[in-house]
Order: sequence, then structure tokens, then C-alpha cells
Amino acid sequence: MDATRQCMSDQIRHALAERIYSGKLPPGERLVELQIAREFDTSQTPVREAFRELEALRLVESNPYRGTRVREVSPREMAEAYLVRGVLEQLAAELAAPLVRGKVEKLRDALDGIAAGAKAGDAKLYAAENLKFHRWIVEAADNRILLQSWEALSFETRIGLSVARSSPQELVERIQIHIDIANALDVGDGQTAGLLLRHHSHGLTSVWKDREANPVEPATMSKVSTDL
Amino acid sequence: MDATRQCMSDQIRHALAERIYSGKLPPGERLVELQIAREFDTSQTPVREAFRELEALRLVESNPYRGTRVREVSPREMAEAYLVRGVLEQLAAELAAPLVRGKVEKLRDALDGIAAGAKAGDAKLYAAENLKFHRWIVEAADNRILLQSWEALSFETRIGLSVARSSPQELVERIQIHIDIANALDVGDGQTAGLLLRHHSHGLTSVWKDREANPVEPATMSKVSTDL
DNA sequence: AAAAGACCGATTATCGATAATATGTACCGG
DNA sequence: CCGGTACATATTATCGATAATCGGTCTTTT
Repeated sequence: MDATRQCMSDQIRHALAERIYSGKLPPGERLVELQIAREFDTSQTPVREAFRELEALRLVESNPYRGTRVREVSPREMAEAYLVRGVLEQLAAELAAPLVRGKVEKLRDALDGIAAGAKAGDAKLYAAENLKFHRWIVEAADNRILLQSWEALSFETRIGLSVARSSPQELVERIQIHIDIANALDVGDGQTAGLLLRHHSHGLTSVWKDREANPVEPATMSKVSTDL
Repeated sequence: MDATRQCMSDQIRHALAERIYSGKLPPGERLVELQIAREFDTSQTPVREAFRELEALRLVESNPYRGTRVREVSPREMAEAYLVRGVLEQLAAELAAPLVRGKVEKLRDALDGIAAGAKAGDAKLYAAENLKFHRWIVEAADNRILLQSWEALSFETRIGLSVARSSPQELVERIQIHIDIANALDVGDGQTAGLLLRHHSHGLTSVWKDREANPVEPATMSKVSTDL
């Protein structure tokens, strides 16, 4: 938002978020207030405020008098998040389609990146470009609330990438659906793009749902409503 | 979570949220840290922490060195929120249906409350029961992430109550769709229930879409909309 | 008179210190 | 040897005071 972050608490929040997303601070890692304060050459107060904000973003978790630590995301939560993300992106596609028909150049750029990453077996590049691809669609929907809701799930999904390992071949297989999505949006077919996105996201839940004793039950996707 | 809120910042957050939801603190109202601190007989620090948490809940908005105030929700945001809520509830219905088939007693209780509120023209009752109805479905989906995403929209929708107007007759007309939704869930038809929910929520966006130009006049505030 | 700048009061952001609480460890009676 | 209690230690929660910044007002300059 601001180029010049004047508030120390904002700087700290930014830095910590970066470390968490990058994996430098792994899930479960304890965050000690005075320790971080010393590192940033500041006092405890701004650190605590940064914690409160990070907590709201669900990046960290804190209990009274017991401290703050990087949040752990269970497989179940991952599966749940992908279900939600699926319907959000479906809506995004439906809203975006009429607005972006014939104007999906940027989306195809990300598509190229995805393909490059997949074929090179570069999971990091794939993840970055994939995120760019999906975000573009959600932003194109021109619905701020939708974007915020979607972003609120970014932690789960981003963290997932660094945890779940998909084979290079699986990545290559996922190229096609992204191509189909881009094509559908290009011709203004939001229904199709939406369905593809929802299916795509739903498919990813299977990666997670069997990793725990009690997996989430996905909806029957065979007859997905295409209304509205 | 805890019955005994030991942290002052939690107490403050709780109290302020209550006031905002109830309307005692109207949108736009400025919140001065030391003022609130004095009122709760505490210092500035816990108040600031409460602000950070409320900000994350999007109940308040703050700018560095410029203070914190109760967030204003624009008609556009309201319309956007209902679109998002629609797909979330659609997903909720699809997930919940197989789990609640034949076990929707509680839902019908809320249904009775909705009908009673509508027929009596009791907007407040209608609102409360309506909220209960929808929340029951989302909880029944047994997806914590979905519930969190849904709750994140509660501010927009709850605040809307005090701004939007619906005639008593409109409320009565909305009874039927709730009945249909409950019936569909009762027989395990999540597809139908989901579609009805999405349509229902989508329909409410129209209430907001064209309101930007002509704001509500105080005189007509008696007709309070209570839906969702 | 209008624009620019300095000043003032109010409020926020941060600090250093203190109180409160949790966790781990040694000690005690059994 | 074990369960349980008191103490020591580490860390969090809060406090009171100070520094930084904003917004408006009052000059000053052209």
C-alpha cells in the first residue's frame, strides 16, 4: 500500500510475513517478542502489533501468556481451503468473463510461465506463475470483497505448495486445464472457465484429503450448477 | 474461546465489536485511543492491540498517525459481499446436504422464527432468525475454512441491516424460498438447495446496486431491511 | 487577497520499565 | 521411586512517559 512504510509495526509485519511465506520461518516456529524487537532494533510494542495483524491473517497463532508461533496448517484445512477457493474462483471467472473477453494477454503470459515451470520441473517457478494466473482472474472479476476473501486463503494454498510435492509429470498434466481456462475467458465463456476452475481446485483437495484420519467429504462435482 | 477473558485487549475488542454491530458506534465514528483507554480504566497499549484485531476483522479502519474509525461500507461493497456470500452458501449446501438429510429440525425452528418475524413485521426478529438459518447451513457443511470465510462477510451483511430497506411484504415473500431450501436439504438435495441459496443471495445484490446515487433518507429508516 | 510557511494543540507511535503468567526444575513426603 | 508442591526463569501483558506526526490556524510574503 504505502511505498514508505513509516510504521515500524508495518515493517515488521511485512518482514515476518515474507519469512513465513518463503519458509524461512517454518510452521510451529516460536516467535519471541523481545528477540524480534532486538533484531529490528526496536521495542516490544511494534512487534506485538505486528503479531496481532499476522494473527488476523492467520499466519501466526497466539495464546495469552503462552506466546506466538507460526501457524500449522493441517491437511484437512488444506483440503477445505481448496474447496472454498474453487467456488470463489468459479465466481471470479463468471464475473470476469464479460469484462476480459479478447483481452487475456497477461493471462497467457502467466500461462507460458506455468508451462515453462512445469516442463523444467521448476516447482518454484510453477508455483509463482500459477499463483499469478489465478490471481489475475480473481482481480479481473472487479470485486474487491471477492479478492479479499480469496486472498485470505492464500496462506493455506501458498504454504501447501511448499509442502505438497507433485511430480513434474503431474505439473505438466495440469498445463492443459490452464490453457482451457484461458481460452474460455478469451471468448467470454465464464460458465466454462468457472467450471474448469472449480474442478481444478477440487482436484487438488484429493492431494490432501487422505493424509489424515478424518478427511473432508467433497461435494459431488458431477452435477455442478452452472447457474447465474 | 475463553470464558474468562484475561487479556484486557480481548475485552476491549469484544466490547467495541459489540458496539459496532449494534450500531452504538456508527460507521465513520472516530475512535480515540486514550479516550477508550480511560473508559476501560487501562492504558493505551491494549486499546491499540484491540484496534489491530478489529482492523483485521474489517470493522474499523486506521491510517498511520491519522487515527482509527468505524469502517463505512459502501453499497457497492454490500452488493459484492452478497455475490460472494451466495457462492459460499451454495457450497455449504452441497457439502451439508448428505450430512443433514432428515435431520433439519433446528433449521425448521429458525424457519418458524423467520416466518413469525416477517408476518409480524418484526424486522429485528426476522434478522436474527434469518441469520441463524443461514449460519446453521454453513456450520452443517463441517468445513471450518468455509465457515471462517463466511463469517468474514458478516460485517458487511449485518451492517447492511441498519441501512437497507425492505418492506414487510418483501419479507413475507422471502419466506417461501427459505422453506424450499430447508426442504431440499431435508431430502439431501444439496444441488437444489445450493442453487436456491445462491439465487437468494444474488437477488439481494440488486437492493444495493443502484443505491450509490441516492442515499437513504433518515426519515425512511423505519423500514429496516433485515435480510441476511 | 491568495499561497506558502511556521506554530500549536491533539493524537498516534514508540519506548523502557514493571506486573502477571506459564513452564521447567529441585525438593519434599509418601 | 513417584506424585505433587514451591521456586526460578523466561516470556508475555500492561503501564506511564516521550517522541513523532497530523490538521488546523495564524502569520508572512507577494
